[in-house]
Amino acid sequence: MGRGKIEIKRIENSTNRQVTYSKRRNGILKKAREIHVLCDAQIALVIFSSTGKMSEYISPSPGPSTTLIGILDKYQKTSGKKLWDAKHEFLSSELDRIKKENDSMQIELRHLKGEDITSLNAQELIPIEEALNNGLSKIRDKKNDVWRMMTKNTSMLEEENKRLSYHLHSLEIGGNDRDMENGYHQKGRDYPAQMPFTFRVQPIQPNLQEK
Amino acid sequence: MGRGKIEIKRIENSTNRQVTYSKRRNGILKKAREIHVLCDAQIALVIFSSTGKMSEYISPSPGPSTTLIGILDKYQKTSGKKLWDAKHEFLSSELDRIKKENDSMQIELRHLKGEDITSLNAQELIPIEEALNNGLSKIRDKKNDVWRMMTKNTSMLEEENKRLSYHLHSLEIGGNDRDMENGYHQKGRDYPAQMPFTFRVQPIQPNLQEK
DNA sequence: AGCTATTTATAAAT
DNA sequence: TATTTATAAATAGCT
Repeated sequence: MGRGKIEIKRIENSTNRQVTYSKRRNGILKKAREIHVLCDAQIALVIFSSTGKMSEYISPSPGPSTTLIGILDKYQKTSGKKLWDAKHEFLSSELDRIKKENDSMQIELRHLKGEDITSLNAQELIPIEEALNNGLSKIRDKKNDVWRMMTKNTSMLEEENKRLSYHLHSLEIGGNDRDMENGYHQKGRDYPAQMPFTFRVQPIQPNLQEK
Repeated sequence: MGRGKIEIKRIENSTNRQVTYSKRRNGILKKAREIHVLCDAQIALVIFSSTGKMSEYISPSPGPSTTLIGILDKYQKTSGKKLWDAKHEFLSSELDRIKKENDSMQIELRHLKGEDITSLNAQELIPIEEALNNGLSKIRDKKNDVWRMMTKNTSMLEEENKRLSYHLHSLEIGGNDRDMENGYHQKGRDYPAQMPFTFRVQPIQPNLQEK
C-alpha cells in the first residue's frame, strides 16, 4: 500500500526504517483505537522503536486507571502464563547472578589490594603479583605520558606568560596606569616562572582535563 | 476501506461487530508483526474480544521467552507507572543498586589492571598507583611468609625422611625382606633429599593448603 | 513534514 | 464462518 510493494523484512536504510516506523506506528495505534471503539475490545499495545522510544495504546475502561494491569491480569488467567511470579523469579535469579559476580569481583579487588590474602597459597599469589605488576607498569606509562604533556603545557604557559608580561611591561612604560589598581599584574615584575599545575588556558591535550 | 465508509463508533449489530472484530484483529496482528520485522521495534499487543477471547502478538526477542516481561519492564521504566507490587519493586531497586555497585567495581578493577586509563588525569592516576604499590608490597610480604613456611616445611620433611629411611634401613638389616618387592623403597638408598613441594604430611601451617 | 500512486485492509455481499 | 469484490485506508517512494 504505497508506491511500491515491499517485502516484509528488516528495512536496512535507517532513515527509511525510522520514517516507516513512525508512519506504521501511527497506523497501528489508530487501528487499536478503532477496534476498541468499533468492537468494544479491550486492547493493550506497547511499542518501542529501535531507538527505545515508547508508544502505547491502552484501551480505556469504565474503571480507574488500572486498565493495563487489568488486561495483564486477564492475560495471565487466560494464557496460563505467569507474569508476576515469573517476573519475581526472573528478578531473584538475576539478583543472585549479579551478587555472585559482585562477590567474585570484590574478592579479586581485595586480593589486588593485598587484603584477605592470609589464606592464599603460593600458586594463587603469583597471578595476583603479575596482575599488579602489569597494572603498575601500565599506570606508570600513562603517568609518564601525562607528565610529558604537563611539562609541555607548563613550558607553553610560561612562554605565554613571558609574552604577556612583556606586553604589559611595555604598556606600563607607555604610561597608562588605569589597570594598575585592578591587580592584574605586579608592578615591574614578571609572573613567577614556577606555576602551579592549574591550567588557565585550554590545554592542547583535551584528555588532560577530561573527567 | 470496504464497500462503504463506516463511522468509528460502536457497531451495534452484534454479528457484524463480531465479524469486523475478527477481521480487524487479524489485520492488527499482522501490522504488529510487520512493524516488528520492518523496523525492529519491540511490540506487545494483547486484545480481548467483547466475548473475552484473547489474542496476542509479542515480538520475539533474541533472549528466552521473557519478552513480554521485558517489554512490560521497559514500559514501567519509561512510563513511570507501576505494574508490579512492592516486593518486585524492592527486588528491582536492589538489582539496580547492585548493578551500579558492580559497574563501579568493574571500573576500579579495570583501572587497577591498567585498562581504560586513557582518559584519566594526573590526579586520578596517583591513587591507583598507590593502591597497586600497596597491594604489591602486601602480596610480596605474603609471598615471603609462604616462602619461609615452605622452606621450614621442606626441611622438616627432609628430616622426617631421613628418620624414616634410617628406620627402614635398620629393619632391612634386621633381615625382614617382605616389603621389598612392594616397591615401598629402594634397596640401600635414602629418599632423595630434594623433594618436590608436594606435602605428604599435614603441614604445620594449615593455611598453606587451604583453597 | 506533505503528496500521490499503489498496495492493503476490509465492509458488504455472497 | 469463508470467500469475493468494490471501495476506503494506509503507506512507500518522492519532494
